[in-house]
Amino acid sequence: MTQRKVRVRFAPSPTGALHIGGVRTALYNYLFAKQQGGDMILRIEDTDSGRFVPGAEDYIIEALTWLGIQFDEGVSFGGSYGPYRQSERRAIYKTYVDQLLNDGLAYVAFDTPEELEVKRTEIANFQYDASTRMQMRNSLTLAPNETKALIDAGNQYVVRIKIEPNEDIIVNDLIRGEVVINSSVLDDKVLYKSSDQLPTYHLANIVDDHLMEVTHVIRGEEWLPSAPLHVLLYRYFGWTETMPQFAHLALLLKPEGNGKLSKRDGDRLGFPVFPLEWQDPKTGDVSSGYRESGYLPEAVVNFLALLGWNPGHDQEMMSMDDLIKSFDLTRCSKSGAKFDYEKGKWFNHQYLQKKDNSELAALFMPILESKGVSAEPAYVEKVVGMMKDRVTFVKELWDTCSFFFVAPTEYDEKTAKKRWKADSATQLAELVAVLRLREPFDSEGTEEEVKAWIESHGYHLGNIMNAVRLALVGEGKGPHIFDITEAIGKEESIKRIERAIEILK
RNA sequence: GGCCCGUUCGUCUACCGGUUAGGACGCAAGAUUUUCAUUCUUGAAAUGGGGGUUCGAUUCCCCCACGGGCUACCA
Repeated sequence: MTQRKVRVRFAPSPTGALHIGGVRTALYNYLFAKQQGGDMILRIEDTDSGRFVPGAEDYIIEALTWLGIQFDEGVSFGGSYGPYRQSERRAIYKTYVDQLLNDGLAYVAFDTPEELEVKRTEIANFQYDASTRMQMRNSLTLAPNETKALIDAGNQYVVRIKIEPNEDIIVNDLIRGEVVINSSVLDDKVLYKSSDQLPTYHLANIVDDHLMEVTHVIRGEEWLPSAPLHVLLYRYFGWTETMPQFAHLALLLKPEGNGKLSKRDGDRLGFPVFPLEWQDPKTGDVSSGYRESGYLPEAVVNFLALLGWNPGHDQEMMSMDDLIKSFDLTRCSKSGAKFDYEKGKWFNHQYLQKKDNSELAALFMPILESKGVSAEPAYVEKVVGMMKDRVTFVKELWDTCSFFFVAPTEYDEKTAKKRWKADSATQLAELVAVLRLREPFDSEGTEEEVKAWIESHGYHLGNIMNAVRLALVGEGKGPHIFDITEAIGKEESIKRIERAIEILK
């Protein structure tokens, strides 16, 4: 086989929002392609007309764009191998279905879904295959003219692949090695249905991957059982020389309990399973997304990359470029990974710390506006710089630092009880006098002066400071006291202390 | 039920015949601090069970158990 340019594809079905497992598959495809200097294609697999959901396609593109996963080619990206939407490739598939039919590698079957359903309930382990097909209504059991007559009369039919029994089919998987499955356990899968004149996934997939010159198929493990069928199709078409290499990724599992992570797990488990918020057009149900929950895209990418893959070293913080450099399919784990939401939060915290204060301030501004606060960007930046190390999400900022923008209206009962001593009021009244004379009101200088004053009067440092904090913040939290006074200014600081004196005693 | 894939701390994972089984998240304790956090230090915590192969198995093979996936005119 000659060296071909690496080409991978991400081929989702537009049946709803892309869930986080799908995002990871897209990411791995992207990392692999970029590392190999190859191309990444977006192909929309909409061969199931009944499950099409409007908006899903745009959602997929928007989500991956947000995460920085870029396509070189495909739906909405262009390219010379199109069209990239399978519903627009009907004519192409039909030719290949006919080829299989002519070569005797597939046949026409007239059994209705209802008839098959009956068979399945009547006969345990019923399978449409070499052992049963001669008892069914198909072009193998019917005379050629009968078959033709049925088709011409408008009877609906499907085309099934004809699989010969008792042959070990070998699938070479980049992650799992050789997987052997005997052809007898495979059924004569439907490749094409006359009802909507569309192929099923299996046929469309192989035809498209071949025509689009895909070199590596990186997809979820749920496809492993049908991989032998795909291998057979490549053989039937005579394309084995250029058959792509397969890599089946272990699935993302629910954090607790059993089963793979599914779309329905959404908010039930307390975390998003979608990259972006999604509203189901039919039910109107809204599912939360990572973006809307306040995640930084680079955190999501880093977190997802390490869920089922490891770089072979202990460094966990990795940018997209780092990931591209060290990605390796053989280092993907073979077993499913339970989704660890806590780790995801940790990544977000890390990336939040790395962000510039100005960027963070820009993200925080809209939240401030929604709270009815108008503040100078420079001031917001300063506050964010002081507070970011104690939050995981930008939206947590308001709860932790609202006192930088609005004075406390009430005092936390527990803190007041613990921190407001019998002589706090008189001591703070004295402190106010000291503060009034203080100029400039900078953090360091003010601290020095106040501490000297405390010492000269023999007051208890902790008692004074804690009471002041209560007055300024309303609670027993927040950064360094004098960073707060500097930020809110002399006038406001004194005002808050005086109000506390008045309210608390 | 049948077929396929898998199984190391609670979780994500490293170790691809010889390690005190390493790291990270989370958890606990301590230190720092005027508070809450952050940060730092320390700690608890794992090779599913049984057979082989081997001087030696987490690592190779087999059986079992368990987990996961597939078994549609869905992808």
